[in-house]
Parts: sequence; structure tokens; C-alpha cells
Amino acid sequence: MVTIAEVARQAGVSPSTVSYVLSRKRSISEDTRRKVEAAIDALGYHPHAGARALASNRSNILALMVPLRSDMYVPVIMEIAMAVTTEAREYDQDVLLLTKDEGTGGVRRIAGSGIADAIICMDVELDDDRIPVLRETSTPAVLIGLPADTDNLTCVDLDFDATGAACVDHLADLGHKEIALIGESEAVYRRHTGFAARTLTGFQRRAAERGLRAVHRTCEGTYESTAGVLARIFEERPGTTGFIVQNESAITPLLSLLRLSGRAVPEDTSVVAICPDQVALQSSPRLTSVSIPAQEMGRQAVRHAMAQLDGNHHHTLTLLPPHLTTRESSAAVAGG
Amino acid sequence: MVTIAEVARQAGVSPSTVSYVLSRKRSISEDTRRKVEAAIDALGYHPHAGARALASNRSNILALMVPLRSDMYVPVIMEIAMAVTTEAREYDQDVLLLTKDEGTGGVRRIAGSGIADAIICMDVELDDDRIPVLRETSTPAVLIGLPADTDNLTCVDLDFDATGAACVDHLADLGHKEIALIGESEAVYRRHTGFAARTLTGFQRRAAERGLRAVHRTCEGTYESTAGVLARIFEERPGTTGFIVQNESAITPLLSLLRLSGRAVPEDTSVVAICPDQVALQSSPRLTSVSIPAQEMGRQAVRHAMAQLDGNHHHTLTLLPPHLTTRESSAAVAGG
DNA sequence: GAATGATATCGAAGCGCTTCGATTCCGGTT
DNA sequence: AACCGGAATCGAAGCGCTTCGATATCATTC
Repeated sequence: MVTIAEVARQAGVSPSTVSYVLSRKRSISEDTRRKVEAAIDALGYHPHAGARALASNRSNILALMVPLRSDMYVPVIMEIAMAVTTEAREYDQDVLLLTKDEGTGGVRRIAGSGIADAIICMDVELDDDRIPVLRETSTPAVLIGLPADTDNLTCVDLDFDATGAACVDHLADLGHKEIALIGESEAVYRRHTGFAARTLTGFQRRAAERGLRAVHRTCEGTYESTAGVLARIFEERPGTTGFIVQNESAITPLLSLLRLSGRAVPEDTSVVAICPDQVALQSSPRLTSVSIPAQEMGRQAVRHAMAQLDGNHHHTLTLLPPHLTTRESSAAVAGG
Repeated sequence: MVTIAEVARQAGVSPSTVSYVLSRKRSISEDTRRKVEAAIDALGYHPHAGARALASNRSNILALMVPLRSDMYVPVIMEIAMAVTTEAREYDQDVLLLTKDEGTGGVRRIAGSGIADAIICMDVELDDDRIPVLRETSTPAVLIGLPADTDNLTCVDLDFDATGAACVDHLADLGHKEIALIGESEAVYRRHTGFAARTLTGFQRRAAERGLRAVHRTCEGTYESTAGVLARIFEERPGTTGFIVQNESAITPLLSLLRLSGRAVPEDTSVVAICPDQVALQSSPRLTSVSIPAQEMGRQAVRHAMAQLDGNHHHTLTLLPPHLTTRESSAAVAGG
């Protein structure tokens, strides 16, 4: 283990000078800087993380709390985690991986032990129990997702309201008059992250604005459930020609069922998905979709965390605008 | 920030006593222990991670290096990462997430800064450049995957040789006489992790032992490539009735192509996959498969890392035995 | 040419913990 | 009654770094 003292000796300066070369907190002559940097390279010096954390009260670590086992959206979670890690390195920060099942105890541990400078929480629920702890310990934090009460919180998420609206617009522009939103399961709308509810709001508002007839159905995502939902939709609204799907597992059933019922996509029926690009590209036909901007969310989360650490307490809600990519599953309504 | 001194004051003992209560390195009277623990609870004390690392030369952090963007096997990587994190907590360790693209510099940084006690490396290549650095810095490390030279290294991986053999056995037991292995792309066999080559070895050996005619083909995984491979196989060996697939992206094409060519699975042709359970279950028909034991690999990696830190330098290769699960894609050969 | 203000560097204190003697207080031996 | 060894506790040193004065040097200014 090479210490700052050894570097100082090798460079012929005092340890504090080496520290200032590294931190740039005081001016250092060009000459000294070169000598110190040469010594650092020669010895392969890396500051001891613990010592640095102890003395400076900064660990240069960001904690990232991810859901332990969410069969939903694993690739999205992974993408966010990787984006956070990569972006963090830009700020010379490392990332500590925590699982959400550590719960409030995990947050307390991080806050109390000074092992991380800030926490980034994923999979935020409407009434997330980590939030009170975050407030109480006043730990710098960024949430990926929107809780019910965002007072004094920094959050990053896709603007699901605008997403719902964008999907409606896309279908409306193509001449569709009757559309349906196939959403997540009932439970998700209550308990969970609220993204589903926000999508629904945007969907309904914009449909009203554009004069479309619009229905919404929750869906468990199984083949059977999707079949039931679809049957009811066509029963009530036989003229439905546009579908918006916000339920990864319902996509494949929906496409098969439409095919089976003799409705060609996109000739007879258009489908717009809200899902990761990967999923949209794997489907056949490839889906027109609004993607989940995982990378951008990860990056923004880190930036907001760093801003908080730098004392710029903006406490903003950052809602990323949706981007709809037109692919093969949507087209102008027949005779439209 | 509550310190050990405050706990000591509250409990009416000296700081060192509190430390010994926590570390159990010296005997403490039952009475004192209770008082100290009460004080800890009352104050919500958590030892300062940096201070502890500095004084004890142990950070209680495990570094985990994951591939940054591997479109292959994202769920497996995620599962391993989660298993590592969960298991690490059992040993009171935290996990620091690094991306493989930090390369040898990343390893040097971890080794030099004492930020982690050990490194767990995923996505190990045959001739991985991180290995020399690991040796040179003598950093405790566990590799998930097998490099070419495993001298003095601790590695954990699925026993792919036995996996190849197990797939052959399964097909042989069902009466198949001519089988084919559809593998990864050419490049993977050379450059990469060697798991492909090991599977091939086991496949060929066992096929010979059981007197089966066996062919092996590399495959890029696209629909076109899979079609070409399949055509060549049936041209050379029209009697082929059993397929082993070790290429996630070739699975769907293979199944469609077999269906198109009028070969029913499993009535006419059996398919055995080497893939995560998730993939095997999503396919239709659900695939007989050898799963990738992601959880177990993660858990074992942590255990070996901890063993090294405790001075039990076993430096073992841990090859996990394959488990083949029979599902709907394999059956006794017609008339067998 | 003495006072002034930057600029560059040093020295020492201190961050919160662990750990190594040293010390105290026992009951049990001789 | 003096001694011993073990159990329980304390005190202080020190881990490697940052940071805050203090100091030294030098170019400006009147």
C-alpha cells in the first residue's frame, strides 16, 4: 500500500502539497505539480478510500437501490444500473449496489455509516416507506420514479402522462377514431409506482381533446387474461382499430390474438407499445413504441445526486419527454 | 453523525469496549454488552465505514465487475449480481458495482485504494487481461467463468463439459442416434469465455462413448444463419432427430424453421437448450434445458471470496454440476 | 526600500475507528 | 496471607488522508 507520505517523499514535498495537487483546492506551481504527478505515476499511488472518506467526510460513493427480483423490466433495470455506474465514474464516484429488500434498514445503514454520499432509489412506490427515512436522516437522494408526495424530493422519471398522450396523438394522426389502452394488472394501479395511473390520465385527456372514443382495460398479462380483455373490448366497441399496450407480457398474446381473429397488423389494426426498445424490436411485426429511456434516467439521476452534493438543492421533478418511434405495427386506418 | 465515543459515554464505558462488543474479539461481560447494545439502539449508531476501513484495513466491501453491455444473457448477469449482493450481506459485506470497461485500470484502482477487500469478476475471457493485474497486485479475487490458465486462481462456473455430456445422455436415453449441436458464433469459440469450447468437448466425448453420430455447427443466431446451418445439417445427416442449442438467439429461429419444414417438436425432433430457465419457459413448446445456475454461481463466488479473506487460500475451481430439466421439447424418437 | 498582497508550501491537528499493551479485579492456589 | 492467572476493561497510539492556519517567497506599489 503506497501512501501519500511516500509520494510526498519521492516528490520532495510535504503530504499536504500532494493532497492539494490532487484536490486542486489550492494553487500549486506548475513545477511542483509535475513532480508530484510523476511520483504518483511512478509509485502507482491511489488514495486510500477509507482515509479519504474519514478526513473529508465524503466517500465518493453513490448507493443504488434496485429491486431484488422484478421479473418485469429486468433489462431496463440493468440498463439504468449500468448508466448510473458509468455516469458516476465521470464524477469520480463509485456505485454501491443495494437491494430494495434491505428496505428502510438499508437506508438507515447507508445514512448512518457514511458509506455513501447519496442514495439513488429505483422502483419507487406511490407511498414508499423509504421516503420518510430519507427525509428524517436528510440523506441526499434521487428517486427514479414518482411517489405520491414529492415535496422536497428529487425525482427522475419518464413523463408517463405525456407518454399516454403521445400514443393517442400518434393513433389520432393516423385517422383512428376508436382506441383502447391495455394496461397493467389492477394491482399495479393501486399499490405500485403510479406510472400506470399517470399514463391513463394522459391517455384519457388527450383522447377527449382529440375527440376519440377511448376505453381502458387492466390486464394480467397472461394469454387467457389478454383474450378476455380483447373480447370485451371488441364486444363493446367493435370499431376499435387502435391499441396502446403498457404491459410487456401482454404484447405477445395481443399480437397472436389479433392475428387469430383475422385482424392484420398494421393493415386493420394498429398497435403502439410502451416498452423498452429491445422488446419492440423483438416482436413481429416490430412495434411502434414509446421507449423507456433507461440510460437517460440513470444519467440524470447521477447528475441530480451530484448537484445535491454540491449544494445545489434544486429538488426538481425531472420528467423526461417521451419519444415515439414509428415501426411496423401502426398505419393509417383503412380508408382513412 | 453518532460516533463510538457517544455510544461509549451513553453506556458508561470506554470506546474500545464498544468496539470489542461489536467485533467480539475480546470477551465482554454480559452486563456491559447489554448496556452497550442498548446505547447503540438508542442512538441509532452505525460505525463510520471509512474510519473502520482505515483502522482495520478492511472495507467490508466486495467489488463486482460486470460486463457493461452484453445483449446476451442480461437476465443471467442480473441474477448473478443480485445473488452476490444478497449473499454478501450475509457476511456483512456491501457490493461495489464496476463495469468491465474500466478494465485493468479499474482493477488497479480497487486494489490500490483499498476500497474493496476482494474482486469478483464476471464475463471472464480465455486470456483475460485483468488476470495478470490480479496476480501482480495479489488482490483476493474470484472469477465467474474459466480462463485458459487457472493457476492460483479461484473460479466458479457451470461445468459446461458435463453440460454437453448431459444433453447427449438425455437424447441418447430417448433413443436418438443422430444429433447436432448448434452453438455460438465462430468468434465466441476463439476469443471468448471458453464455455462454448468446453460444451463442445463434452458433447463430442459423450456422443462417441454412447455411439451416436454427432455434428457441431457454429451459428450467428440470426434467422438466416440458423436456416443455413439447419439446411446443411439435414443435407449431410438427414437422419438427425436431436438438437442441442447453445445460443439464445438461435432458439426461436430454430423452432420456427423446424415447424416450417414439417418436423414436429417433440414428435419428430427433440430440442434441448442450454439457457436460463426463463428463456426455456417462454418458448413454445417449453424447452427441455440445462439451466444456467446464476444464483448458485453468485453465492459461491461470495463464499470463496470470504474464504480467501479469512485466509483459507484454497484456490479451487468450482464447477457446478448441470441440471437438465425435461420439458415439452424432447421425447423418445419415433418408433424407438 | 519598506509595506503590501498574492502565491506557494509546510506542519499539525483531527476525522472515528481498531488494537495492543497495561491495569484492575476477581476467585482459586499454595 | 501472599500469589497467580484469567476475565473484563481502559487508554493511547496510529491507520492515511484533508484542511486550516502559519510561514516563506516574491513581485508590486508608493
